[in-house]
Amino acid sequence: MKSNIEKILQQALTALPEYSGVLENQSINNMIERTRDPRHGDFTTNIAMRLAKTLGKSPKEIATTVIKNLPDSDLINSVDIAGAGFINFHISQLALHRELAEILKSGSAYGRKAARNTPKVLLEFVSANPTGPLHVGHGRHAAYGATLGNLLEAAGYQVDREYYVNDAGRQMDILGVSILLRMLEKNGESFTFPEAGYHGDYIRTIAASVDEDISDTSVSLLLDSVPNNNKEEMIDALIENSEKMLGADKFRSIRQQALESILEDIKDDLEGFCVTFNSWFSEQSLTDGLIDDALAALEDRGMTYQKDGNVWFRSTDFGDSKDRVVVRANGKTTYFASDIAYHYGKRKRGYDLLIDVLGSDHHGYVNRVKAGLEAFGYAADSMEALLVQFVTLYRGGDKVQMSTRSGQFVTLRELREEVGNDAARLFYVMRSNDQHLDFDLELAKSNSTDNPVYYIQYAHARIESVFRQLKDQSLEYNEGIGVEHFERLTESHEKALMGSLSRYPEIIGLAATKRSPHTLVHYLRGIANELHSYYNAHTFLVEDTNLRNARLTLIKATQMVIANGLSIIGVSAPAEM
RNA sequence: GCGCCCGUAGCUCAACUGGAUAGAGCAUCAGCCUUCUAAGCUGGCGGUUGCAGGUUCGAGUCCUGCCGGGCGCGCCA
Repeated sequence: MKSNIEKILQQALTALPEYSGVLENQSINNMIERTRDPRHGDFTTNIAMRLAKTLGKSPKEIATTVIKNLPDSDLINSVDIAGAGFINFHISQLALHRELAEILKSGSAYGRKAARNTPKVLLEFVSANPTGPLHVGHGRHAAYGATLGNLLEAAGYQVDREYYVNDAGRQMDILGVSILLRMLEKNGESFTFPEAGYHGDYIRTIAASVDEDISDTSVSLLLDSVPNNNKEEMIDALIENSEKMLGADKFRSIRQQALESILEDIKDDLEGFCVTFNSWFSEQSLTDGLIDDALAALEDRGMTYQKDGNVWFRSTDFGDSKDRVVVRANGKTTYFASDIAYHYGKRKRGYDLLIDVLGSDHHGYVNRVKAGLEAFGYAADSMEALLVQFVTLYRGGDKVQMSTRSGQFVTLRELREEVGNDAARLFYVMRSNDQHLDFDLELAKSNSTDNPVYYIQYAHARIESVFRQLKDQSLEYNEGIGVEHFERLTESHEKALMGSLSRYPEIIGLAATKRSPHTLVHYLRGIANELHSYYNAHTFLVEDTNLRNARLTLIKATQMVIANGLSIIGVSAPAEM
């Protein structure tokens, strides 16, 4: 609908080169918007005010000239000037009718743009360390990332989704030690489990399934000469001893078995949550040359230097607060080196726009990664970090206490089992991602108006039930008749609903551009509200065949828009509730 | 101390990247089922957008400084 207005306005501007010259290449798309107040028409543009200063003319004078040059269109009833110089467009009923017909014609494709010549996007999200099951915080990342991916695709972007598996480094060793200790414990040894190890019950479960001969070692051997005054030093010593006792191969095998077990659980969990990825990128694989390549490329560009035996990256050249070590004196590369290499590799794989969904606690590293990309000659804004704030669970009015350290966290799986996938997916994205999320378990489960999941789904199901009722009354639905008699839709509820439905493609575009799935949730709630109001105010199954079919066609289109929107969020659209 | 995010109705949140009189739900108060699902609808009450300046035709939105909350500031990952 908005694109119609854009075309019409563009024609006027083309006829006025002295105006369009000032605008140069600016898109007029974001100078046109929906009005808030229906008295101001349906669309408005502030273009006259924007031009006023440069042209040295009054906004009203400009507006008058623009209006004079607008082509005739049966999509518009009238255009007027109001306020400080707004040009307000009042669209015709015909325009709404055509849009309604378009919804029915396009069906599940309505609101989706065909893939265009847009940047190829690599969307990385969740990427939780494979050291344990996903918890409710990761669930928000999963829901947000998945929905964002769907939105971007609907908006015409080409999107690949990737999960970065942090399967290298110290944390993997800690995982290995944790497993090993639980295996020994199962063999009857008793001891105090190290504080820095992973405490969750899943460690015991995995330990029981690991197939490895550990008779070479024992707890007493492992704990030999291990410092116990510092938990970090203690765990490092345990790692060292484990490798010594078992041999590096055997220890690695235990570690990998644990990793595979956990990763399998994560994959299964996400799949059950309808969150899918095109690729699972292993951090370990970076050591097969990519890190070396990246570091060599940096060196070629003079972006690194030696100091204190370390290799440093000149990240301060790109606005970072300090230079960063990429290779330690002991020859080991840092995590940061992996990160640079990983993002360098993303670009090398042909992606133009890198979107990372990160926990808000990772914001500190965004500039560093951007600095890395810039050092390779890529624009800093080719990488975009979207920060997701924390989730707090509430049961009724009570906060659910969680602590990752002690292993006492609510898992995503538990949440899904308790409230269901639909409620979880919608609740996770109904708030702006940069806001803390209070997730009320009781509300998510409740079958009431307060629960937006049920409210929206019910609107969809209610429409379906009208069509069931139609059959019970031995009546038939004829869409052709409906489309031919849209002029019978004269009630205020009907006009309002038609207007709102026509906004759907704009909402998809907006939500994608702003990376804001919650915009879509709010919109769908509004549509559901209008449907329920309409339902209460008027009877659809009336005697008059033309009117009946027109109304049924309108609610059919409404149902289509709700289904399309819900599918982007990853929520089902039930036929019956 | 430095950096990032946030502060909007009693509560939880919107506000179309600067637009016209800041909107929803919950709570509360008053109504609506002989009728396609009352898992619904209608109306009332509720605001100095944390505070103070600034930018301009116009600010919840942008800039500066405070106040308050969250999170970061390792050769950890």
